[in-house]
Amino acid sequence: MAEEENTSEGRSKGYEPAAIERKWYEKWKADGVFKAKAGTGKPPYCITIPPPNVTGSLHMGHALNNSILDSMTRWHRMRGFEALCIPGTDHAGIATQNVVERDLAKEGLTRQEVGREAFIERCWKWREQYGNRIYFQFESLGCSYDWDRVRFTMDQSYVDAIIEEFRSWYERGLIYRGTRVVNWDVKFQSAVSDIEVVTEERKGKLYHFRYPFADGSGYITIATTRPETLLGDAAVAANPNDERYQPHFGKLLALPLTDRQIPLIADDYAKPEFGSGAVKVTPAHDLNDFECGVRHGLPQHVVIGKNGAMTELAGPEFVGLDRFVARTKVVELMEALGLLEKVEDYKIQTPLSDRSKEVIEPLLSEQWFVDMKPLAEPAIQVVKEGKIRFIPDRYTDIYLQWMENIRPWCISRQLWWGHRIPVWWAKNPDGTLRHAFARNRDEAIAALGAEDCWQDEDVLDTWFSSALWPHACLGWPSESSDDLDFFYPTDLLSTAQEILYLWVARMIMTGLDFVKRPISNSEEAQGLLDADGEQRSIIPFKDVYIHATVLDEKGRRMSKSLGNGIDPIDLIERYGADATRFSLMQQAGKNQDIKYSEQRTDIAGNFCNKLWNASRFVLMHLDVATTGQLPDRPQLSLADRWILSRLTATIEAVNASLAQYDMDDATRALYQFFWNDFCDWYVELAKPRLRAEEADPAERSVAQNMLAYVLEVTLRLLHPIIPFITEEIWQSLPHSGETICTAPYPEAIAEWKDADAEAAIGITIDATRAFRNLRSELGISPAPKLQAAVVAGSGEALSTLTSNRDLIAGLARLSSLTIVDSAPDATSGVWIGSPISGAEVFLEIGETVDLKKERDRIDKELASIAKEIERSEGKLANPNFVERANPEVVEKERSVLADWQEKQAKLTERRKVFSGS
RNA sequence: AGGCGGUUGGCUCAGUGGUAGAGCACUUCCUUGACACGGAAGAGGUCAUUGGUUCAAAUCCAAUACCGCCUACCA
Repeated sequence: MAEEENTSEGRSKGYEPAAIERKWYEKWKADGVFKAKAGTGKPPYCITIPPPNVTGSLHMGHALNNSILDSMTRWHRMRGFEALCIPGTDHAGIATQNVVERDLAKEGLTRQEVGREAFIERCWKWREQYGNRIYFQFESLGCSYDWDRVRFTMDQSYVDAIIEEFRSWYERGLIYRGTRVVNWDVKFQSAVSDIEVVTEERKGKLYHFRYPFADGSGYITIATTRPETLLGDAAVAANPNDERYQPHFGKLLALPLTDRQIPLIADDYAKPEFGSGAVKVTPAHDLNDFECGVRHGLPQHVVIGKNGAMTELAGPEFVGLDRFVARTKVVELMEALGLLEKVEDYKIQTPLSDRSKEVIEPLLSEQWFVDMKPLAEPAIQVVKEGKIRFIPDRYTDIYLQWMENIRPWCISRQLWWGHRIPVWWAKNPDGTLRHAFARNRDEAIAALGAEDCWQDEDVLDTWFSSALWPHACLGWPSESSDDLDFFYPTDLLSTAQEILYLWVARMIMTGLDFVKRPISNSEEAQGLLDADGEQRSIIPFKDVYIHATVLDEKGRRMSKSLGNGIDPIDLIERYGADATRFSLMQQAGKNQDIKYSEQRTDIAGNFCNKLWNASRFVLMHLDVATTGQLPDRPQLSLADRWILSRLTATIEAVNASLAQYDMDDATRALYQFFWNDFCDWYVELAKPRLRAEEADPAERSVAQNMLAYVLEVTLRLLHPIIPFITEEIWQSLPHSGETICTAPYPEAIAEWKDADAEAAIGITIDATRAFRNLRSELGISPAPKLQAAVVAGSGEALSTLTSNRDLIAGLARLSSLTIVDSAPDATSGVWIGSPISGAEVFLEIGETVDLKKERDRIDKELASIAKEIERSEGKLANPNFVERANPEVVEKERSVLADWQEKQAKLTERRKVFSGS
């Protein structure tokens, strides 16, 4: 509560966000505003943010998502929830390893040369040095996260959670050793997940080869884009319904370039319409072929090794050759043998490793897998029962569809940076191997009964650790975790659509599998009864919001290679975090993507500036006695009642929109209310009452309190979206509480809805606009104050116009406004007129009027009215409309028509005055 | 190939059955005591196409076209 002089001076005309934002973030942090505590008696509200890669820096997707997360957190905090938002980062196995290996390469070293232990040490060092960068970026965005609870997926407590998860699944047989075709990255020498594979259309060739029958009775033509895999073929398949091949099923083919014979098998995986209808089957080097091979019990010849070179199985001529060299050689040899039928140009969908850009080699290898089917069942059920809500709800089906066709999950990665698999191996007397779960060597020796044992070399897929993010962040598996008891299940998971399966689905499965509670009715909606009927599996979160993808102006995905990315930090520096957040929220609804252009941030920046200046105006007109308390109702003017009514509608709209994650609607409602209602009209209407020399002191005081009150409520409404500027202004206004962050969020008060005031101010605005329009249409300078008159068409209009006469005169720059019974005649001056709903306004324009100009103006207006009347009459002349439409609609149409007709009559009357003579 | 979105004024987008809206850009005017990052007044659209449902369709349904996203894959 500052004095008038202090608040008005020292505030610049333009809003300058940088210093203000820094100041408030530091203060909030120092005061512990973002800290939450279990068991305060308030209802819990909790979010665990999607942990960005520890190597990452803030991009537009992060900025959008974290603006949403923070706005929701702040909204709930103000609504009286114990609001907790936990930040963290993900160790990002392959990405981090990649970064550190690049650093090593600059020193001319490889990770193999430095060794596993030293390499991991370097990774830690890297993360200590750079890993917190994104946290500072979240701070500059204004995120109200609890920094005391920050999590990293390789913190010791988090590692404990992962080991416990692994143990449980391993002992239950859900984790198993399997041999399958995986996406192999020959550069990283590791399996990579599906999401780390990008397909790119490349020009290639389709080679048509002839495979002769072993008995010399002709040949079969097959086509391939990868000739080198020929060496690993185990069969040729054709569709069982394909008559061309039916007589030959079961016959053997002599596989060229090898001494093997392979069968012609019947499998409906072969599509008769493609090429020759016959397809070669290479089980060790293609996922579909692998599955086909399993169906038919075919051998799996691994002819390409992990380094991308041909193996011994490929034969002495090929061993050691790079796969692409081998490709050329196979083609040459086949051609020499006369077995190359033709070569076509062909567009190949080539799988590339996202990180290394190497062509992915589908490769048969031994890996650890999780059997997802049993885990998926409850995760399907909770979504079907509506216990987890997807927003937008179209994602519900997308989720269910994937879950119902779920496949085993390969969780081992041949990397060094990550969670090393807690399985130890030992040799059996017969030379085979056995394995057991163990946390360390001692446990391993006990479990395996052998001193001579070693830990599995592989680490876990990073998604394995992020799958337990919500409950592990809250303290699981610790026996006594107040946080877990109080804050779990969390309330919201908001993320990008491409990780719906990889991450969201896995969190649901993992959460349900590990977090169990004794049955209690209050938690019925939060989980599923277990099979034994004694416990409930608890969902990890209630709402899943899938936000839009932020694209560039042209609608392209932002990418490093295109160089079309926008750096949110750059936006924050230039426009402020508030403007950045506001512009993102304006565009965040249930849409699938956002075409982002900087113009949007500019607009949001203008909004902040408008807020700043309107507030400056209010502040400089307050005095020490202003309390900001709402004056008693009888003291309120029509305009006061009107703005309260508009404010109420806005409060309702904003709360309803936020509850549905319609950020765009909430933002729009706030923008329109503040700019169009509050600034354009209410402030203008209040000005006369503020002018000290002419105002009645009591009225002045009401106006001051009203302005302070409405502005203060508006700031609270805006705070979750634009936290900094609202705090800065709020602190200067009369208020109660330490910080706007914990001030109560406005709730609509139904009694403030005031239809009478809305109608009355509606007429006032219409009349003002009509006067301005007349002046402008006739090209009369806005400077001179003109004489005016108004004829009221009804009792209500009369009383409204009477009580707002001075206001209209002020807004329309009128020297006088008289209320008359009929149109003023020519003896009293040169009058032009314009009908509005419920009244007709007249302006005295001085000595001359261009008759033709005025006639043209009226004719133009009459023409557009005639069109409206025609439309309306046509509708009402239709008996079907009158009989079948809702009576209220018909009634409304009649009154609309009457209104137009009245305007038409008045204008026609006016036209006579200017018809010459 | 399948699934899902989108197509509304020059641009970016609101608008789910009853008189087509906003911001930016544009035209004209205004430095009037909060704001030129502003104010006032305008111009500009047969709501992608074709059918259907309805008294009434931008809005609901179907098909088509184009743009985009996700998933899987074509030997």
